[in-house]
Amino acid sequence: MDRDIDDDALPSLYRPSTILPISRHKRALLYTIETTPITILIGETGSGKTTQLPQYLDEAGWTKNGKMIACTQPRRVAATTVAMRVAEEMGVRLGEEVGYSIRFEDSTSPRTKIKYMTDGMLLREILVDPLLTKYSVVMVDEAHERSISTDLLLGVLKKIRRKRKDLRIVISSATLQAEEFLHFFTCSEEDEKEIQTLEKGQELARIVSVEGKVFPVDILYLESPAEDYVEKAIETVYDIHLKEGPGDILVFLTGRSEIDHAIDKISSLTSQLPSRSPQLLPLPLYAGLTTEQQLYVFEPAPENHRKVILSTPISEASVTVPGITFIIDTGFHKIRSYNPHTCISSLTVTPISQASATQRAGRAGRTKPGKCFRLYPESAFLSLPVSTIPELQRSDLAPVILQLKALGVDNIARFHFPSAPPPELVARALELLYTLGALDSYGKLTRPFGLRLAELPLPPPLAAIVLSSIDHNCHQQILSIASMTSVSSSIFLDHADSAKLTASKKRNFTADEGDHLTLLNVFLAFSSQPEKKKARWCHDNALNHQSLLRAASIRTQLARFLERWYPDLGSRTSSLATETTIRKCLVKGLFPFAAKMQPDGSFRLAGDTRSANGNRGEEQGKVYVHPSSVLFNRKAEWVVFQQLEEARGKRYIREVTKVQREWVVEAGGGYYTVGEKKR
DNA sequence: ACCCTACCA
Repeated sequence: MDRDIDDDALPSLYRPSTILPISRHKRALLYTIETTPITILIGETGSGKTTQLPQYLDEAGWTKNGKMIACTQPRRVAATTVAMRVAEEMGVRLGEEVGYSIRFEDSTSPRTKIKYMTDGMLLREILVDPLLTKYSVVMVDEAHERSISTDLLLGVLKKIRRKRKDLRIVISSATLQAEEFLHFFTCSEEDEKEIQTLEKGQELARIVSVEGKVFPVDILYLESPAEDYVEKAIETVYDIHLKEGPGDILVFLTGRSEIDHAIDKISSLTSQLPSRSPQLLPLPLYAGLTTEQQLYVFEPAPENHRKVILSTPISEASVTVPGITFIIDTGFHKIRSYNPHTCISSLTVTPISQASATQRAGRAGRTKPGKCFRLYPESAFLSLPVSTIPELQRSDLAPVILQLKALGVDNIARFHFPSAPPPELVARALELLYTLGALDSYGKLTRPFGLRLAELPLPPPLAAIVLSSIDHNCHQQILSIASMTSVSSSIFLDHADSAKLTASKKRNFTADEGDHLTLLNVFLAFSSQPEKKKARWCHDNALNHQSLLRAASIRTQLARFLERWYPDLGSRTSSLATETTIRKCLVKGLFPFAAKMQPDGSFRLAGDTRSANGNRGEEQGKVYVHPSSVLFNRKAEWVVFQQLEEARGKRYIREVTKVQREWVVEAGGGYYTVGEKKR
């Protein structure tokens, strides 16, 4: 590895933009974009692509005639912080020439020329402006992360560009995936035809590379695989502490329990160190912590201490901890996958990809040279997949397909995805959407129901519940429930030290009918607190204040949709809706997810005919109420649920509500009998 | 009788 350090060793933030690596490529880049419809930009961290390229395009005249440059990001924080930085560089006020647009926050004006936004936000704009007429260039940043919305956006952009030959597309990608994107934009028959029509020397898509500006990171491997990567990581922390020079350590683990365990171990090791020698300061970092708790990792370590940050992959791309010298990469992460046959999603510890490993190593070396300890042999690295399987190929596709239908894509099989999803996932999603009434028997979006379902920013079953709440006169309560379930995982704070407290506080809100009404109770209690006392009240009740505020924003946004569709809504009162009405309404969207209690206290999924006579599928057919549910260890003959998850070989249902069999049959309108006949 | 990685509208 090249160990030379360049003379301009300034932190990127303070480096004048003229000496950013990308500035050397300015003219060539502008020429390529001018002459090539699709540019694939390989630019590593520190190249300045995200902040500089939109400015170059603006200078070069791409914002004339009132057109804008869009730059999409997979995350909200990135969209806002980059916009702030660029506004500052250009000496304009944020929200004027340079702005951003994310859910709940639109900081743009009619004068905006450069717009940073989440890719999900641009997809929503396409619903209203199908040809993106306001934009001259769309830059899709961090496309190599292959999130669902990025992939969907790429597919849709490919179609839009056919009808808008003046539109320029820039895809920014890490090295390893650039060829795949090139292939995606040039491989179809239509592409071939278009390439035939191009003038000599012209291309449909081209890869351009801009080198990054980072410090060297030494990569070290194990001789042989580690037996237990958590223990090995703890051991390595200790080794670094004793044998290496000063500098903080960042350890990548897969989840909270591993992190808690490692912190305990390191703390006890630290207490055995001689009191005058340098100490270790272990700190956790994962999304489940409140922002306040996350902030500790940004504070400099006290005198005579070395910070050890034990993190989930949140610090792979989303959170940048400054000043890290040593990386410990265990080589694993948890990923969600979805089984189309059982509709069960599971979260499994899986080896990372080479791309992730490279990304992790790069988290050192941002301000000075670093070292990365990979807790696996080099041969194992070489046999890792080049990149992680795109989310679209392992997720519930109902929301994706609903959105495509709303964008006018009727033939899903012929839609060109960057990576085609398995046909079973597509079939399963179509079936659910048909069952909910969003599609007719020809697979066309129903109107207005299906279209409205697509417009609501909720998972399709929940959107269906919200729409039917109007007929049930319980929209006030359902809006609160839908908003709460959108953030439900983070409502109740339960850290290792206060788990019992949380459990006892939670009891104050518990509704016998189940989790949905419990969430409603929490929301109503929160809303009734005076504005100034809300934060304190949340703290006292072991509730996450930020999550509740977010739920309140979501509720306001959802209510606006209903007001638009039902102008007389204000005159309808739903304050008197009973628990039964609310539960019947929940069944209108959750009937495909019903289960019946068995004598042993487990549940069997409705429509699952396997285990009735006790043959081979018996244990596999069982599901259990998750311990986080208020119905855990409670009696309930029939329930509906929102999530089905597998963990350690056992299946759990979460967000569970007691219902009656007749409601399920009525809402399902023959769904289950049809299902049985088919089998 | 036990835990949710990360992220978007």
